[in-house]
This record gives sequence, structure tokens and C-alpha cells, in this order.
Amino acid sequence: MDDLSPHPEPTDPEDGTALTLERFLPYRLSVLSNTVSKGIAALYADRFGITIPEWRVLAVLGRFGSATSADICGRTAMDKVQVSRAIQRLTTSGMVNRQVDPADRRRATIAMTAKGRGVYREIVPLALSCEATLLENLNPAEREQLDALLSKLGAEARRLTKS
Amino acid sequence: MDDLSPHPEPTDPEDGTALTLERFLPYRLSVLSNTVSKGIAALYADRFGITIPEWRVLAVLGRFGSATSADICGRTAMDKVQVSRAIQRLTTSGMVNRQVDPADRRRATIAMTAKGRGVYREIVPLALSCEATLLENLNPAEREQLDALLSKLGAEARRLTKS
DNA sequence: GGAATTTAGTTTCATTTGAAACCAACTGCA
DNA sequence: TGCAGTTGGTTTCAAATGAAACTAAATTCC
Repeated sequence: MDDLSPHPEPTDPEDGTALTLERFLPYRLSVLSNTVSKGIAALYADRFGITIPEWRVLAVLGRFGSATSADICGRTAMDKVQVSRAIQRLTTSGMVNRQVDPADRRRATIAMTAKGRGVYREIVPLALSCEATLLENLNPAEREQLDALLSKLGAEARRLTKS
Repeated sequence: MDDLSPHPEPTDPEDGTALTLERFLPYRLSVLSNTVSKGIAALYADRFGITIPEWRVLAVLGRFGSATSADICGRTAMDKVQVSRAIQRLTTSGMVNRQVDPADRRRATIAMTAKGRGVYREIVPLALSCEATLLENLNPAEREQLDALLSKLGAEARRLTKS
């Protein structure tokens, strides 16, 4: 079925200017990341009625106790609109509350409510076990390699966009 | 400015149930992938008026000469709605054409026009040089590691979502 | 003090997205 | 033949997104 197309064979120049999508790093990262994120989201979306941005906000709060909207932007690489909306939804669903900073009334400190902490504590093991599955058949050396490579790539990527 | 928050320090249980966002693999992948994709998109979005899905369709056609919508879905991991719309836009902008298969008139073979090939040939070097920058300070061994790790993770991720 | 600037965060609006419904063509198979 | 699936692909509709405009508070500078 595959080889019925008029030009079944890759038409690569073979002079170093070929682009093979399935080997192209940005493409591979994108597919991998989307697959993983959706896999995890499936674990909590229905069960807790939480979206990916909301989960990320909870993750930051779970780790740092409380944070301003700007803090969350910085730590999640989400943009401020996304964060603002995630906080809104989490507020109306009673997961977090906003405490306006009396010293600077533009800022507000976001913290989880008891309910939010409850949900967070339920999701964390799910997320971690998902990550564990993903890493299942990497040996310790490979895991270290992965860690190092992601760090390097991350640094390069930031350079790319900033320059 | 960072450490002015009420709970500046991570509040980890330290009993193995902690989730450290900045070390959490799905999160790292997501941030990295978004950063990279946006960086690349910036290269061609303005210049050629092309979106990420459109670029991916062109990349498949550039590699395989022609393909059906379903082929493209399979090769890009995009869903069929996305592909359908990308092809629509590419058709109206004169980059590709659709040739209905006379043997099965539901199917259509998509191929680049001369114009499409022209744009493709302009984008490819940009994309490749972007990838090269990203890989710049990885040595050959590290590049192989990266390749192997991405393959393994990809396989695991697919397992995750399918089960 | 007060006009001009900056900062924190929200709202608006037009576009993008994706799930589900849909359509039209093909394939059993009775 | 004819009707119950399938399959390839498109459309619909409601929700998510993001750039840009906006509000309100704080800061800077004269």
C-alpha cells in the first residue's frame, strides 16, 4: 500500500541538504513531548477535571508553597495569559486562593487550599509513576545521559530564541 | 526578588513522593520542545507565511514526493483534521495540488507545485542550520546517545498511551 | 506634588484547535 | 442487488489560545 505512490522512494539530494522529518530533532522532540503530555493529562483530566496548565500551576505551588503569577510564569515557561486563566479556573474550583499583597496591591500570592493540596497529593503519584514507566528501560547511566543532554539542549534552545 | 516569597524553600516530603517540576521529565520535554518549535517557526512564519503544520506537510512531500492525507497523518503524527486544514491552506496558497485517485475517488494524492518546491528548498537549510545550532556543542558520542534515548522514550511513550 | 514610565495581571478579540458529527465512496456479504 | 459496515477526508461547534489593548498600582524623574 505504501509503495503505490508515484514517487515512493525518498527524494533526498544526498548532498547534506536533505531533511528527513523522522530524524529531525525539533520534530522528534515535539512528537515525544505531545505524546507524553497527553498520556499524563489523560490520567487526571477526567478524574479531577484539571487541564494541563492548571496541573502545572499546582505543581509549582506544590513545590514552592506559594507564588505570584509572575513566579509561576517563570517556573513553567507558560505565558502570563495562560497562567492568569489557569489561576482563575483553579480559584473558582476552590483549589487555590489569591491573597493580595498589601505592600504592593498589584501583586497577589497564590497558594493551594486544603482541597487543592488533596488533589495535588493524588495526582503526584500518578505523574511520577508515569515518568517511571517512561524511564523504565533506561539504565542509570542512560538516565544520567538523558539528564545531561536535556540540560545542554535546553541551554542551546534558550540561546536560539534569545538571539 | 525570587526569595521574597513567603515560602521560598521547596516543601518536599523527601520520602520519594516529591515532584520537582524542574526535574520532571514530561515537563522538561514540554519546555524544551516548545522553545525549539517556536524558535524554528519564527524563522519561516513571517518570511513564507507558513505555519508549523503546513511546514510538516511540505517536509513529508519533500521527502516522499507525494502522499495521501492519511500517509501524511502517519508520518507526522498530526491528526487528520490538522492535516486536512494544512493541505487546504497549502492548496489555496498554491504550494501543493490535490489529484483525486480515479481508482478510489475518496482518496487524493498531494504533491508540491513548483512554487511549493521553491519554498521548501528555501526553508530546509534554515531548519537544518537551526538543528545544527541546537546540536552544536554535543560531540558525536552524545549525539548518538541522544538519538538512542529519543527512540527508546518514543517507544515507551507510545506504549503509555496505547495501554 | 504630579506627569510620564514601568510593572502585575486581566480582558478583548480574532484565530486555532480538536472531538464529534458528518458526507461520500468503497467493501463485504446475504 | 442492496444494505450494513469501513474508510478517507471535511465540516461544525464549542473551547483553548495568544497578541495586543487595557486597568490599576507602583515607581521614576522633574
